[in-house]
Amino acid sequence: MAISKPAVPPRIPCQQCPLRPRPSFRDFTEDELDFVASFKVAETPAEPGMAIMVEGERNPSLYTVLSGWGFRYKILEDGRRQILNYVLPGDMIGLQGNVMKEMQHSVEALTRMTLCTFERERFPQLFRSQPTLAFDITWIAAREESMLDEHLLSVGRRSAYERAAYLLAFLDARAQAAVASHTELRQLPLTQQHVADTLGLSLVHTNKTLRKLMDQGLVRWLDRGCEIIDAAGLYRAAEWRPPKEGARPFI
Amino acid sequence: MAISKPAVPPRIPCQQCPLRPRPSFRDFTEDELDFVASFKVAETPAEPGMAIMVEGERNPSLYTVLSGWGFRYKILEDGRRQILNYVLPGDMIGLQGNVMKEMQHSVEALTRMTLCTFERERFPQLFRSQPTLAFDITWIAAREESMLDEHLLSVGRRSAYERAAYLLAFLDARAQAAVASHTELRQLPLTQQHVADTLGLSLVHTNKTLRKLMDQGLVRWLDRGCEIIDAAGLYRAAEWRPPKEGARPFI
DNA sequence: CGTACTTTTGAGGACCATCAAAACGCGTGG
DNA sequence: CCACGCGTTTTGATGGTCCTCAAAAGTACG
Repeated sequence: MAISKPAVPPRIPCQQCPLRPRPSFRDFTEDELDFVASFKVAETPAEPGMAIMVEGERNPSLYTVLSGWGFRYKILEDGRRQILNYVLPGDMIGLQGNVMKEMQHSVEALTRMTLCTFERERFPQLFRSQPTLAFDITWIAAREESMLDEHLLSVGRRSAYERAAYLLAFLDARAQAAVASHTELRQLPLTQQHVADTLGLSLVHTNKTLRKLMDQGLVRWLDRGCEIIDAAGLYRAAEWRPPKEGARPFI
Repeated sequence: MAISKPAVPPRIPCQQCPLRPRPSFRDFTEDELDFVASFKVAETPAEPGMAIMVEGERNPSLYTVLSGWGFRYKILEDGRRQILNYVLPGDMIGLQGNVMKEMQHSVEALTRMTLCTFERERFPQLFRSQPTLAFDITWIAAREESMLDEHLLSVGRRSAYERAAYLLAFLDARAQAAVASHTELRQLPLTQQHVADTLGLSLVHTNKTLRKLMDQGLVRWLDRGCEIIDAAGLYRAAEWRPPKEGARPFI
């Protein structure tokens, strides 16, 4: 057998992180960057459908998404599933594990992902030596809460049509800010089943609702995802208002 | 005119905080207590129905609930309201304001409340000099997120009956942990309208759903609140599982 | 080129919303 | 003390949104 290539792909040093230069993320000092780099213990890949975290288990590590999409969800005993939110590049996964003994939700990869891995036990050190980064952690948690608030408003009080439009607008806006491909190819890697489980609707009714958005020429549905055709029109239909947050930190 | 009593009631020093001795809250060191005491700028009362925070406004201060109940909510332009969560003694109000320019939700008092007031601008100081307290802030944010997750699961995937049972069990459990009156008088200071706006249901249907819980002898409805008659039965109906969290911090 | 997943469509029924109005409790003022 | 007004709870009737069941058509993948 010939000498095989190393299984692990080359690891990206935090100083050259491809996410950091993007306009939506805040600038870091040398010192902060060095700390984060020393804080990162691995770079983990994940394949679509793979479980990244499982409700009820303990997980000694937590992650930041370097690339790809995933989603957080909970399921009831009889199998009913509720998707809570999506995770995109720059988002943190598993912060709750610092507080609860066990994970209270699961996380699954939607596309191929790359995750920067950190260890929980070194968190106290971060809080002791890097107050600005510590504040960033709070920032991140508060942002997640804000998204959940909005989502709860949707599921509780908006009609199916409003919910669908709002979700797609929300995800498109996040995707633009986080991955900003600028290639005009605005795609969301979701199935209609994911949309249904996010909006609290049945698959059948979700399909009929999305059809209305399609008939208006706002989006198009591919086999395993959605393409935004008329973003401005979609935002209008959703009565979307961009959240007023400052430049975004991430670890 | 005779010498009038001072308008402000005597302020409770943090060192003698009535909440701290309760078993669900974690112990603080002298140092931490002194810091929190210096951090507190006022003690503010709030009457039922009063707005504590308003969506879209900036608020330089944030609060910890010393006594009483309140709730967080959002409203759509046409008046549809979604209650996001309730705030009980020991809970923090307005943490999101540290991140967002403007408040993304409103907060209203449900009963008469007493609030400990803090100033946002002194937060960096807390993060610099009190890493344990800083970590507590993250803890609090993560706990809120966890409650929202569960709530979203309810509204998205549970039936009206399941939702109602779950909400009452959830609030009873929180009330027991936070105020623990031990007087066997388990009351929740809500109207059915609040329940409806929390569960994403109409008032009429909420009433018919709560009736089922009443007919089973689990709860009783008073004029402006709900009394838990059979807590064990209610928990069973709700399939309630207590969250596994450690001793709870608060600022 | 079959198999598994996803999207689509139709039909019937359950759950929940809306409309309307009555009954009840409570505080206020006559 | 009673009348009044207001907010809350309750009930009935009707209709719409959304669910469930069932099955077909389309698409990717090995």
